[in-house]
Amino acid sequence: MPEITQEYIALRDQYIESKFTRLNPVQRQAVFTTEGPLLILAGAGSGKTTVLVNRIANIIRFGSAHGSKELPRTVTQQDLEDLRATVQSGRDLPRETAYLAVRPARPWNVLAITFTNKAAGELKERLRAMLGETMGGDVNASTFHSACVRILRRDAERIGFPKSFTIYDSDDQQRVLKQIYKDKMIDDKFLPIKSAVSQISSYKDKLMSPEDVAAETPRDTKAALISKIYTTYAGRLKTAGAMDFDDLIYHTVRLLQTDAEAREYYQNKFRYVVVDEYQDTSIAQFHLVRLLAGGTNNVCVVGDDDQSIYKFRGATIENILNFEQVFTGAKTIRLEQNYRSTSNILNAANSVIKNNTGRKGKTLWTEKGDGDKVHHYTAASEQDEASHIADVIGEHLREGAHLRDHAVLYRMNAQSNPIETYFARAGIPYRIVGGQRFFDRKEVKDINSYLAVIVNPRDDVRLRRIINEPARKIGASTVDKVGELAARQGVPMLQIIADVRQYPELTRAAASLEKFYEMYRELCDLSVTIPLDEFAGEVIKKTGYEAMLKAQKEEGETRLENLGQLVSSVKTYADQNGEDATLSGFLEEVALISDLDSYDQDADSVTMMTIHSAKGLEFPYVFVVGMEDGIFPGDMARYNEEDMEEERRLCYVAITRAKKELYLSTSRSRLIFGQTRRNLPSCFLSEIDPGLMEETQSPELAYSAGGFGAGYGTYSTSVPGGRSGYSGVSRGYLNSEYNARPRGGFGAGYSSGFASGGHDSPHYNGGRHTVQSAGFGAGYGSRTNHHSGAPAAPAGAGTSTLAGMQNATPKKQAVQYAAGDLVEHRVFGRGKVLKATPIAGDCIVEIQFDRVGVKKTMANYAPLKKITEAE
DNA sequence: AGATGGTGTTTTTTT
DNA sequence: AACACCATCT
Repeated sequence: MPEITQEYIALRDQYIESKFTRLNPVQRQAVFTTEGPLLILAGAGSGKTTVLVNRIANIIRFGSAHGSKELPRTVTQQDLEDLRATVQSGRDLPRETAYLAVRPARPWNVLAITFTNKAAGELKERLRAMLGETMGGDVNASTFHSACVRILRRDAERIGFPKSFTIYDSDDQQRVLKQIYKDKMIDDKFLPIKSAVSQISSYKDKLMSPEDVAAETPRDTKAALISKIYTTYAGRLKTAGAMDFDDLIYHTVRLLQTDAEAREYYQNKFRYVVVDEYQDTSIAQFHLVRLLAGGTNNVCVVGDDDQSIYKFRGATIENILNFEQVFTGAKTIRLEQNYRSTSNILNAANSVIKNNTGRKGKTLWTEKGDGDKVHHYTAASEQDEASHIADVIGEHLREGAHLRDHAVLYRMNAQSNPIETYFARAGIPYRIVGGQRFFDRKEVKDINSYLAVIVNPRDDVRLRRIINEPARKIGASTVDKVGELAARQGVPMLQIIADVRQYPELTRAAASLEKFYEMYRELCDLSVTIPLDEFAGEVIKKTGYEAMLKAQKEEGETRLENLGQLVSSVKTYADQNGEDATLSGFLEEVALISDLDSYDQDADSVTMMTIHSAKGLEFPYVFVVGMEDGIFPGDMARYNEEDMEEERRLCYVAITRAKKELYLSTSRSRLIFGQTRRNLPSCFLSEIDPGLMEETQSPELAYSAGGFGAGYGTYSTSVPGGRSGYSGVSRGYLNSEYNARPRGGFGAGYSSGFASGGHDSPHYNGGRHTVQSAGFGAGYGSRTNHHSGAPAAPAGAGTSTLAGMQNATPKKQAVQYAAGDLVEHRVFGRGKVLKATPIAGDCIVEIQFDRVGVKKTMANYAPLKKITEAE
């Protein structure tokens, strides 16, 4: 090789490297490994997305140039000098691609697959930021499902589906199965629909067709029945021209397996395939990846076996564990430097996860300092647990932190209630992530079903859903008759309805059916003549849905608001897609999108969510509540080692969300599923090196001496003596009557009123405001009454941050507030009362706080104290 | 067709 | 405890 070429190549590497200087050496190695199978084991907080984005950018800008001896053209002395000058100046070389790239990919040659729309969106956004609007925007970054939809929209006809197939969500799926159960007179107690659903799903995951299943000798009568159901189910979806979520993957894999032409098309198109969160992939998804990447074998998967927490929905951790065996010649790169957490937090996570067998093994490290120890608090009750969190948040606010820096994580949604209740009473703004999604709400799904039937007249499932919603005198028996006739003739139900007069058995309902059909036709006409969003509005009106909701009271109002939001989301869709906007396009987007308004990060409130939903997120201060055996790890996992390992991974995920401080808490007693339980501290706590933890406990527990505290191993057997002042309680905290007593008068006995009043609200309106107003109206009066007979609680022994201040204790004689009073709130600090409105024996106080602005709280329930009277 | 009462259930979630 | 679902009644 001529000397000039050698020097040019060396300079080229230097030039390329200079474009990725912000990465650490391991990350850079991942970026420059472009060819062949690559497994990137990315620990929590190790800059995974950054690596992904940079790697794709490298592939598009330079191809496989880095570390290669190949050149795109013969090098001249002038080229060498140009490059040398550019490297020295630190600028970009003009016509970079022609001069030094080696087989760079065009943006559309890259396929990046994620699990959620959010992740896909983030990836796209960062690619755009890095590569520019056009280049970045042209990279295929999508979810497994939407990637499959795109493939199927092009090629579905090759497997006997219309290109315009409908997507059924789990609700539609259930409806189909319910219908099948009814038709075949299957007892859902013998075989719950849920098990049929999961069995069918698992067949599809294993890529077994109904015929494949039928060909096997059934294990028992149940298996034989499931096989029949599966066959019928698949047949019905095909007739309806519909696919469920699993079908999207299943049919795509089948297509690629059986149709060489289609397979080659996509294999040529996608020269580079990247898969995010690979530890969460299922068997079918694995096959999809392997087929798509089968042309070049340039497949890069990124994941963390320690964060595999979705086994219950089909994820198989073996995909990532066996990657190197399945993709021969695979390279593995471990990203172990953590940029997120302090070393105490990280070591706590490491010490927990090392108890798992079945893992690749990886030890995260950080350059950050030790930071605080991991805090572990033992609470007396779930209310006490909530109040402790509020205390700590208050401290942080005083130190200048924001509410949005805090997250409360729990194992299951049922745990959020007591914390919500406490926060709402104390006036702490919070927001719940997860729960019911916008597009899952009944009214939204109903209107979408109208739209779906207009797009696809064969969609009987959606037709059944809306034919008598609102009520228009088409009862269940009529619908069944229509269904039977349709089945007998092998035509869609709508066809029967169009020709009602031909069927004597339908004479009784003929008038209503005709009216319905007329309305349907009218809507079909409208759908092609007026703008989409306007049309959606018309559907709501002309179907009588609006009138129905207006006839209801408050509930109808909320629902109408939701429909208003639906119309505006149609508008957003129409605006974004311009000429290309179609009704079916909108429905598809809806079918594959989770929550429309991904929560805005700027809102200053505490975030509450399950640990599962927290994966991928980070917060300076994290509270993990319910660290108890039976809760976390849950009961279901206790006797199964594999499930225990998954719970442990979940614990690892929880711990690694924290950047600055981590607060774990355990409650000695907890009301859950209608029963007060006393759980042992979570076994995961004892897996954390005690040197990394700092133990505190509720002042309420201070009396129950002996055996508690640090050594939880012993507490199950130790029985403390009676507590002074409570004669007759000989078994201490094991006595449930004693323990059920609400601390500070706050809890068990009367939390229900509030909860029932406010429960739905956070989901519906996304914030505490509704919670509060709902609470005021519905719950308060009765709660106060409940309480009036309860004994006053003993004063806390005083680890409370503001000594002497009540723990949100209802006072028997309500303290009167008036505008101008100076008050002190345990969480928000000092403030001045702006307004006081008496209500149901209590008082809504509006306070201007020095630090956190204006808040409303209930005087008798908030941790509030009057300092000075107004003059 | 709508109200009512009784029953059963209740990890985690995306698409 | 809370809610969804179903069957039965009015």
